[in-house]
Amino acid sequence: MRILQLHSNFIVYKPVRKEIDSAEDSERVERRFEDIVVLFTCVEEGDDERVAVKAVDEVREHLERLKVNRILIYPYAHLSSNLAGPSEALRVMRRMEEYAREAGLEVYRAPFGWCKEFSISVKGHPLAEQLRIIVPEEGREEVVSEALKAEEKIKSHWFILSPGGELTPIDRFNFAGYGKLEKFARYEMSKVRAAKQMPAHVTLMKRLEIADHEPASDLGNFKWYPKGRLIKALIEEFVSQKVIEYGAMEVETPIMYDFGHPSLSDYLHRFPARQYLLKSDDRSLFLRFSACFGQFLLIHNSQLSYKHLPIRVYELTKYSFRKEKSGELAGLRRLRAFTMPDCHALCADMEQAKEEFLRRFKLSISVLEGLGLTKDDYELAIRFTRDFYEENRDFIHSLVDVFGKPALIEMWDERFFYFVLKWEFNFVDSIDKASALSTDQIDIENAKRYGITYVGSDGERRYPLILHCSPSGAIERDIYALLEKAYMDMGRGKPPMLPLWLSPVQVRVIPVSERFYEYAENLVEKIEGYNVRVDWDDRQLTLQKKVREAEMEWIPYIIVVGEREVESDILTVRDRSLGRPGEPGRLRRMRLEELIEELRVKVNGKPFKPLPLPKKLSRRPRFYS
RNA sequence: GCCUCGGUGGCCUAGUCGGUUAGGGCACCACCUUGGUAAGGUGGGAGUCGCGGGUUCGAAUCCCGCCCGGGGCUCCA
Repeated sequence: MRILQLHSNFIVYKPVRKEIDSAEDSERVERRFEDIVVLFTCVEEGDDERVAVKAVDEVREHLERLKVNRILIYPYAHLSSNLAGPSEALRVMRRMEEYAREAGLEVYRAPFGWCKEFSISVKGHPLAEQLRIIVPEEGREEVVSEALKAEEKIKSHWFILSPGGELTPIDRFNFAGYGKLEKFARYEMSKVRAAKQMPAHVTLMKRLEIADHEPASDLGNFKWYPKGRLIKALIEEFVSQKVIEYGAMEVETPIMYDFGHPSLSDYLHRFPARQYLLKSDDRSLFLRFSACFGQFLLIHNSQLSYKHLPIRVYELTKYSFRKEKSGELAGLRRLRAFTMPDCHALCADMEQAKEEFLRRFKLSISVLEGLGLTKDDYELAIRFTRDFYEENRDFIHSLVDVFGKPALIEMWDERFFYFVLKWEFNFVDSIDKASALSTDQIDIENAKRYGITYVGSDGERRYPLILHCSPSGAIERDIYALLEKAYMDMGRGKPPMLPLWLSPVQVRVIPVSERFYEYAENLVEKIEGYNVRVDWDDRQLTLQKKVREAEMEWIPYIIVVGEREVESDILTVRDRSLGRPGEPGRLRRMRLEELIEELRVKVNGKPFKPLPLPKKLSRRPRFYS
């Protein structure tokens, strides 16, 4: 709570109009008070009744010295950028009023929620003007990082940068042919949103038995069914593989850290995120929101020479935790606990950093490509300070050239964050919401903060530049993007499906009747031998029903076996990828070897894991109907 | 956090200006059906109507608080 306390000759105010719906009732009449201490009061987030009491106690001490007994509590929002909600604020102020009255003061209060005009005459003695800041008793305080506060005040300039280096102010860019970029730019700049519907992927993640909310946990903490766990594990493995191929050393670091650690507490205030806090004995711990601390602390103790640079350190954080505001959570798009691949690179100087940055840019494109997301599916945003752009124009242009599509540019006049350059790939979903997948940054602060140095060729210690990259973004968010993409495909008349290598069941065998069960089971065994996730439907259902259910599970290949197959040894394969709504004729006749070869080509060396479910459908439970 | 809409067997839902045993579909179980590419038939079991409190002779239904989900807001004393 903040109170501007003014000992006044008089104050005159008049409510003009209601500013918010929950404003108190009041008449629009002028009120005047003389020889009074005016308390311009602002209730901040986290303030409670105890703060109200504490504030009044503090004020009373001064009233005694001023020899005044009359106060006016005047709601005044403009003292803080971290306001409490209106109902909370009103409650706290009413408590102040009540408590002050109980304490024998003559109390007046201006109405809450009104735009008011006022004139004031302040006395000229030394104690007449004071600012009071009252913080809640410990144990309840919320830690809001400086970066989070700074982000609210930051001033941005927006442009579109096209391949070839043309920089156009956003309002002069012609978005014809760049619908998604336009949606993304709008989303970023004005936060205009329209949707009033359940996001497609939330329905799909349940129906396909991928993941669901777990009410017994905190908000935004999910449970993963076998199929979902499989998909997630495959992506985790794929991304890790790619990052290690690129040259990173995989490590593992703790998920919780001491709040009081000097490097950490400083860093916390430079990162715009809210933390989960936990008390353990007499320590205050927080759950990590990225792998940064773990890796920096690990590197801090290493002996680094310029000959080692650039070095790359990688961790797949399972989990990273961010205590997002409850209203910001949305399905797999925004969680409080998520799996984040986090890869840092230490570079000797800006030249090396830029070279490395570009490599990682290309790595990220190729990682998303592997997941089944092409450049058509996402938009590039690049953010930097004006100075950095002036000095590195060609380099930034080269990123857009590699990307091959115009990019959204955010330019800042000064540096608020710990980085000078950052890019992300942003996915725009079925309800026009945008969210970042891959990202990388050039960090010029943290080496110093964590005492990370390397020895140069001249024997001098220097601070390296640190690059922070997540080549895929959160794994959960990748799955969100894949589901949303599948849903949007459906709208364009394409069958919704996951990439073959991520499909929990890749092939389903359906025998026409019990007479072919043995044949079917043998076939399944053969196919399985080629590292294919295959199952078979041995339930007492009609053939049509079994085909329908297989289609609803988005299974890419459905093989029906009966008399014909047994005799000819040629399979009848229903190929989902050839499907069009209302259009039959997706059946293909092929030999087993041809099918296996086609599968092999399509999965193209991606990670494989066996089916984590019973192969007989009659043995398989449903987790979500 | 605030505003708003919602929460009814495992899932989707009807019922909601108070009034019989809360109705249907999917799924599950049993039986019949043994089939050729998106729902075969009959029967059965399964419900703390999100949780807690209140009003009432009587509450899924009205009131209050809380929890969970979706959407919106970041305005403002």
